[in-house]
Amino acid sequence: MYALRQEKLKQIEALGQSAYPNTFTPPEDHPLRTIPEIRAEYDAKTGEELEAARVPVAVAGRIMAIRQQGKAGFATLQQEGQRLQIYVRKDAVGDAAFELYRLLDLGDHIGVTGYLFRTRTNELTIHVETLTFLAKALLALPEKYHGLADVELRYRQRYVDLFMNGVLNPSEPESGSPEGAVLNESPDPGVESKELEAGSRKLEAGNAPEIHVRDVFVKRAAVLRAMRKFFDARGYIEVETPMMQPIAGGAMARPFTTHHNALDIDLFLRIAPELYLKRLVVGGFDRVYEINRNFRNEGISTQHNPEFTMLEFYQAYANYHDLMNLTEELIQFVAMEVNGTTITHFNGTEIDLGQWERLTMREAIPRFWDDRAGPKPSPADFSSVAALRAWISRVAPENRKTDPRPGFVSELLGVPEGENPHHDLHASLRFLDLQLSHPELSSGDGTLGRAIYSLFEIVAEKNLIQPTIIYEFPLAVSPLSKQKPDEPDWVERFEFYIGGFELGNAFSELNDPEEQRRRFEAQLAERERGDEEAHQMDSDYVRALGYGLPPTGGEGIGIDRLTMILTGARSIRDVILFPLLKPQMIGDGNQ
RNA sequence: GGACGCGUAGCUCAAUUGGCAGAGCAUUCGACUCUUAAUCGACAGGUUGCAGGUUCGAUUCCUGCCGCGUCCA
Repeated sequence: MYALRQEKLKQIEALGQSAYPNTFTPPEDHPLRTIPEIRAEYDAKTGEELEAARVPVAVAGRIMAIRQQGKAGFATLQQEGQRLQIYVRKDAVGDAAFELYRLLDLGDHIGVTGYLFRTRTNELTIHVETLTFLAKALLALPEKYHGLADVELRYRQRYVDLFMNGVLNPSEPESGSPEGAVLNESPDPGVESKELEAGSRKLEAGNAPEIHVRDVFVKRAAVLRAMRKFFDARGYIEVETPMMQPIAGGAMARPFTTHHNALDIDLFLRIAPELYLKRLVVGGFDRVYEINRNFRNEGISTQHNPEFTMLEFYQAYANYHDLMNLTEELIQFVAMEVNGTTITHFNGTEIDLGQWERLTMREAIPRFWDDRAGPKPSPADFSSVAALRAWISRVAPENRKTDPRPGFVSELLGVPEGENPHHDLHASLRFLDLQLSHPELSSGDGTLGRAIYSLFEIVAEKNLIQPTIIYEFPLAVSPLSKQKPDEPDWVERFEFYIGGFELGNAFSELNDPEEQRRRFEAQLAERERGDEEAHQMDSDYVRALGYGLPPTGGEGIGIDRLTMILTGARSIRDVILFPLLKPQMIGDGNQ
């Protein structure tokens, strides 16, 4: 194939065309237009109107389809994700140009001049007068109907994925007529549950709009534009802070390490910009935001990529309640700018980004507790480790020997699934109880707080589909947040969840340097116990606080995840142009 | 890190207890001056992810490895 097309390229050159021309400059009486421009202007024009005007145009694009018809033929050009048909007649373009047309392959770039008309089937088409070769596709395009379906190939060769512009959420092929499938939804109580599930999936797929690869990234750009518009209008200034940091702070995560040769020092790719942005607030930038990459040396999943894009913003003289209001405004604003509506479809569910709920973490746990799994926890059960363990033992009594040696986790979680539908929940609770019974495996002071946070993640997180703000977090998992005045074990922090996962994290910033130093020291103790994600000491940050950080609210929002929600893409890899994959050996392209 | 699943022609997919590895699209050649998943005819295209094992015989069964996906941690 490759060699054949190289040979064709030589033949094209023999026709007087340049193999790799530098540009396409049509004559002045045929202005160069983009396909989207032409479609926007002439899609509504009738064949008679076009014939009367005989609109001369020049267009360039990639050939996505060719239909030869003897001494004439059609081709479909694509540019900026849109398509336009061209019609090439031997008697209109001449022998040489028609010979060129016959040498064209799918994927080639060409430029044409001609005039617009409508075919017998009323399709807007360019009647070609001249044909200019622009670039060759030496490799074969994917199958024209199904496109690139292999997920791995789509990520590895995103350039192909993008111009094929396939659908991310193809609906299941229907066995009957489309009308029949839609009407086939009446729930029959006698039908097996399997069939009911299949029916509801079909229904959901019918409701959710198709997601095209290219559109996802166009929308992603719109998300960024909308966010800048939102913050710029509110007097925030956009800043850039170090991506390479001597201390990777501002979050609990494992960093990537790199090395600066001239200075001979190790540096970390940042896990968050937080501590630098707050230094800027100390410096008198009362409202700052940054949109940039963070790097976390952790697992990869449908919600995690090692590098991801984060918005962080800080506002002096604001607290976490102010940020809750701002968050709801921001997400609604972005949704309206990007989609023109606050309604979105994610994972088969309709979500309204204009309707928010606010719950404390301690409210959310009983709220989303499934009563069939046992009695829900009461507020008193969160008062101490002993009380929490007593509740767990009522809900998920130990029915198996436990052992704090390495390997006990798999033994515990390896309980064969029985008739209990809450096996996973109970196993998770028993694992939590096991940790609580061996504080030396975790730690002392923060044990209760960490356990309640774990409980929240186990019980509530996956159920937070509609936009929900969860506020008041345990101090133990919040080393940079300000305490609640009336409950010093809890901090003024919230996270918001949509679609069953976390999108943002915000709090009233801790600005007492002495308290901050103690928090860092407590984190260091965690680190010594083996928690590699515990925060490191940042003495310069403590010094900055020593100069006085005003009362400040700060927040981080995951741009990739927000883009997932706004586009309906179910994997973070579908909203990142080049997600990280293991490198693969490839051939030289020749066959 | 664990469990499960997938890997067959450039692409999308078949292949019966384990019995000659096939189709469509793309490519090549031919026909066709309004087609649009164009149509019609012909040709060609393969180390079935890699390495072993069982077997007279392996795409199929087994083991290991590689890559990807989903779920869990």
